[in-house]
Amino acid sequence: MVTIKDVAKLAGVSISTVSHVINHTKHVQEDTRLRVQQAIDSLGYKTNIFAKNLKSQKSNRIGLIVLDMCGLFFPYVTKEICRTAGENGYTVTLYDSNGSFDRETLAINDLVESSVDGIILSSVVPQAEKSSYAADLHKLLAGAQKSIPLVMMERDFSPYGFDSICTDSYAGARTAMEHLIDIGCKRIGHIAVQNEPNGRLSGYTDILREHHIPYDDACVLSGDFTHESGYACTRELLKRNLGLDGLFVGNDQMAVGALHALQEANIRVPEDIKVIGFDNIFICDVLNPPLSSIHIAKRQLGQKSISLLLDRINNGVQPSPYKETLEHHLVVRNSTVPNTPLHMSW
Amino acid sequence: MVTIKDVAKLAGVSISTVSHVINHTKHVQEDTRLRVQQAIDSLGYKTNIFAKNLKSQKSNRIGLIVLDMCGLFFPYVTKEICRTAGENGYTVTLYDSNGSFDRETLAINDLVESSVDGIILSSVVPQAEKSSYAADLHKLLAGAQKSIPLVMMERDFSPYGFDSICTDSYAGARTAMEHLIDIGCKRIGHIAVQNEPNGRLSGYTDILREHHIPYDDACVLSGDFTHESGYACTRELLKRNLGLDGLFVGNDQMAVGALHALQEANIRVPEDIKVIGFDNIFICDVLNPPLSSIHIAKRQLGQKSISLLLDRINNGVQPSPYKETLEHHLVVRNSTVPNTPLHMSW
DNA sequence: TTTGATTGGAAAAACGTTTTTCTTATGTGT
DNA sequence: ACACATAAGAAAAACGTTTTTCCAATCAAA
Repeated sequence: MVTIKDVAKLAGVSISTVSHVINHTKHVQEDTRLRVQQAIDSLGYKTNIFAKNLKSQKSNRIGLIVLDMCGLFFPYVTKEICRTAGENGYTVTLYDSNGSFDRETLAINDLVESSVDGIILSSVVPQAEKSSYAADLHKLLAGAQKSIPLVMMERDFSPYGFDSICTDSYAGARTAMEHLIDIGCKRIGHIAVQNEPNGRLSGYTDILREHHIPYDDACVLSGDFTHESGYACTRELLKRNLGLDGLFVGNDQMAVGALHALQEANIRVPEDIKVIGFDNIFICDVLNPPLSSIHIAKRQLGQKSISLLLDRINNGVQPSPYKETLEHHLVVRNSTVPNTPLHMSW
Repeated sequence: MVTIKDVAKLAGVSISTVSHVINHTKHVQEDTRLRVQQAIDSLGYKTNIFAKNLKSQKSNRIGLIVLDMCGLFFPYVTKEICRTAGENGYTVTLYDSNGSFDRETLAINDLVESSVDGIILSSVVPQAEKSSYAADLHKLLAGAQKSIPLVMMERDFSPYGFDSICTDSYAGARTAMEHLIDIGCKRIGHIAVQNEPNGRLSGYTDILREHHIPYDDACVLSGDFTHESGYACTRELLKRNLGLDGLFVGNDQMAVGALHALQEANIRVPEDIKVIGFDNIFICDVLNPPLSSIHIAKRQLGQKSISLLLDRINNGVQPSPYKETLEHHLVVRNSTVPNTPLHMSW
């Protein structure tokens, strides 16, 4: 391995001079600068990153822990994070927790041990344990060699002292439900997502109550994000013969399964039942029928998370955590076309 | 920061003893071992990874460069790589080249500079430049502080001295085309993928020739992997009024767009035209109609790539590169149901 | 001329480990 | 009782940088 010493010897200067030439950290006379540069080139010298890291106690790496890379949601977030991180001289170390809390914990410990400069986490911890988990996390991050900033993604941990970039599941659910009711649905089913307090399910029940529609436990099932689970839940709902004329599915992936099940049962969408999903992933457009959904700004989620993290890395974490909730909006497609055009009433 | 020195002082031993206790690299008396351990615990000492890296000249990180994380193909590959890497004590640094050769090059340089222990690359380099690119790459990797092993994914670089885990696009295309012809298609269009010599397009033309079906340039268009591009190409094909009764689309994502365009044009699948895709991503099942496809073992691709890479890291790269081609198979769904049941002929 | 600042560069310290070498005390076999 | 091996641990070298300190020479002002 060719080191800075070899360069120094060949150029006939001290190693400090070589370092200064490389890092432009002190003025050095033109002719010696040139001699050094030539020595570097002719030896093919590359500065050793390990030594550099040791001196600076910085890795220029950030850790990213996603829930599930195969779900059409996180790839967009990830892509954006990689891009922005790269532009700012950082590298992304990726973990896929696969929705398992154990693997999430493993990943965090790994990242802390490997001294990343910051972490972006999409946590899977159940609501009940959120508080104690946050405490553990704080201890772990502070106990690292150098306190590591962490940004929470998707879920709000700001009450527990973590910067958070959130999506507003509750508000999104309200929008979706308002829409279904607007177009005339009277009896609406819901396929919920797990572990989301004050989220989609709450939006569902609140809107029902506000419109004086009785809540029926039988109309709600819980899925696990996959289209298989959406399929299974929908079949179960159909079996119960609830007379549903609307269905709010917790995410698009499950909605795909729902449409599948409805089609199999020869129930027409939107004529017999209106269906709306959540996330607005790209396949909504090409489903049959095209699926209405609540658009979540995935790229923005990535963008804001990494920007915030970089800020914390450079300027230190602030005593009071930052919280931002991303906008969402309704995207109407054929799956929620009203049977009677609304304006025919006059 | 609490260092090994602090531990040594508190325990009343030398730092070398502490190191040996931590790494179990030499026997130390039970009582001193205990004293050291207590000192470690009470100080909350964590070994500094940068110093460790410097001594060992190892990072325990591998780099992964994917073409596009948002394409339903690489997430599976990536997930598998992350999992296996983690199980073997390695960490994955992710880059998304977004199909851009410049960004791919940037990523590689980055990885080499940051001294990863190995690289898995899904390259986007055009065929014509493959050879010179490979040469450059060899130089770059060898010129690193410590020669870095690299495994090529998806494309065969074994003639250029790189270990390669490939998918066989050519054979897959042949299978797809044979199937279309089997079920009675006489005039088959193709939406090709770019930059794939001896791949899907060759399979397409070869099968045509072998069945004495004349090749017509007008029936072939080139897409860019996205469903938008599949949509656009299909519309263009329709405009040309070619009388197609079969369509082989280079990947499923584009096929999604193709189905969309056909539906818009009121052309029934499979009654009027049979459509088959490539990759067998999960949405094939839930499209309308469900899309026949060529199954590519994505997880296996990741698995084999990382295993091979780990082997090279541990045992050195071999003089003659390893090459493996993954199996594929046909998955028939409704989009290629024959109009007249085949067995009614007797 | 003398003093004091400025400059270009060398020398040395530091970063926190691992690993090799060196020391001393404790056996063991004759 | 003597040489000799073994064991446990200390001391020191090494990894390749960055950064601080130091030195000598040049230059400007008094």
